[in-house]
Amino acid sequence: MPRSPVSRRLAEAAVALFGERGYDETTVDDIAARAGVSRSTFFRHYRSKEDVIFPDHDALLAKVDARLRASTADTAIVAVCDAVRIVLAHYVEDAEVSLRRYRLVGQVPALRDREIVSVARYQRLFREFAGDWLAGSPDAPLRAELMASSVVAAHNQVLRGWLRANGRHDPFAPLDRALEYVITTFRHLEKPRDAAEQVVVATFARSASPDAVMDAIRTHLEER
Amino acid sequence: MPRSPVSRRLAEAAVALFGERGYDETTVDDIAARAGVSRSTFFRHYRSKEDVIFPDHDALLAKVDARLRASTADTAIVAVCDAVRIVLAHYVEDAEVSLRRYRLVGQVPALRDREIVSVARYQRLFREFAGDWLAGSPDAPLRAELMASSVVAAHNQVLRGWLRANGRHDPFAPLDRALEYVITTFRHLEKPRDAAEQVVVATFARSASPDAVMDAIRTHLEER
DNA sequence: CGGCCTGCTGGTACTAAGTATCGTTCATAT
DNA sequence: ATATGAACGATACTTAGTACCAGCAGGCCG
Repeated sequence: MPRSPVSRRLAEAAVALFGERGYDETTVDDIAARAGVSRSTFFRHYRSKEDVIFPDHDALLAKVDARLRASTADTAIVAVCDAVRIVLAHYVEDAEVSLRRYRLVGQVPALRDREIVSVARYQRLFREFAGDWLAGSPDAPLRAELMASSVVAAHNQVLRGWLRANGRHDPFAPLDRALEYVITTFRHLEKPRDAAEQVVVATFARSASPDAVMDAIRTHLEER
Repeated sequence: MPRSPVSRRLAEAAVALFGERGYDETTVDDIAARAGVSRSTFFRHYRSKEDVIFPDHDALLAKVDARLRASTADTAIVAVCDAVRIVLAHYVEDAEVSLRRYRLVGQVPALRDREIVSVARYQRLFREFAGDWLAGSPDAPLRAELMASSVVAAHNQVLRGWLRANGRHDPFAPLDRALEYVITTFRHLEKPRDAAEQVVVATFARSASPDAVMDAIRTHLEER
């Protein structure tokens, strides 16, 4: 949210003080003082003490929402992947800030909680999108929930890996891999259930016993 | 956490006041006064104002943890399902309280956030368990994360459905259905990747064109 | 019986986050 | 030059949460 110079100064002062004294040991007065402004001004720029270290979630949420809305039914998967990439890109752009925040969040429970809540907002967005997208299909709410949570989980897993590695490697390749993982999983559920439309490939080990073949068939039937 | 009579009185007073005046309009002093104790006593029984309406998450987490630890590698899936059922059962047992809390949480953002954080603690437990369980297999961290988030998402979806229906129908059948959904999905990823071990069944519509067959084969190959 | 320890309680004082409000300054437009 | 509106400083206030101390019951032992 460092839009205005004052906001930026406040954020820098906060990060510096949090690093020096710790989060709980730093008061809003301290932050404002170092930034050379009053306490009132701090709360004009940030709703709370926690807000000052978190990225502009509102703007980022809006971006994600816009990307999701700009999609038709047949490009939904692409939209989801793009949206997730947008989020990751936002962290990667300010790698310095992201890393500092990561280390801080790992130490302060209150900030950890705050981050979890923020992530839930993204998940909600994805869930609503998936809900509209799957509307009409069986078990739409459940699948929407699973899809949203999986997408977010994949993103988080990749992001945490990148942060733990101090932002060295490129995280977009792992993200694509993880997303493909998720998509594969869900395509498995999205398959047409009408037997007349079904196209299935089967191979058997030459040594397979008839029982093994029957088990495989039964398993596949149950999986539908 | 209504262990002692004082705790119970405090909880009842809090719920009553939250219902009458709203959450933000009720102070801890009000709650303590109605319960006939001092403010100090309130904070001795509940760490915070929010704590007073949430169930005994610590005890429940311990139960879940115990159930997960009491499992070997081949009963892991059963343990996870049992653990989730334990959580749902905890809500169903006090249906009255759960429903009141649900309605309240839906109105107060602070409580909503608190609940999200609580859910994350369960998810973390499942993730660690799945991480140990899958240790050694490829992409273990990613799969553990996906598995944990999916299990929790399934539970939440079923729980919310039950709450929205005012706790009328039995939620355990839907839960089992949802969990089977998740298990099916993940079994799909757990399949042995060694081609020599592969057993696959294939059927084609008689009218299928060669291109359709080729597409199906390519898709299945990519899905591995 | 009397002293002692322990656990629970009430009360007071304190810190700090967040809110509300008022007056001031300053820049820009008319 | 004056009006308007936005940003800031300052003050006062509410409330959550913490720290600390003093009283008060009941149990236990000599």
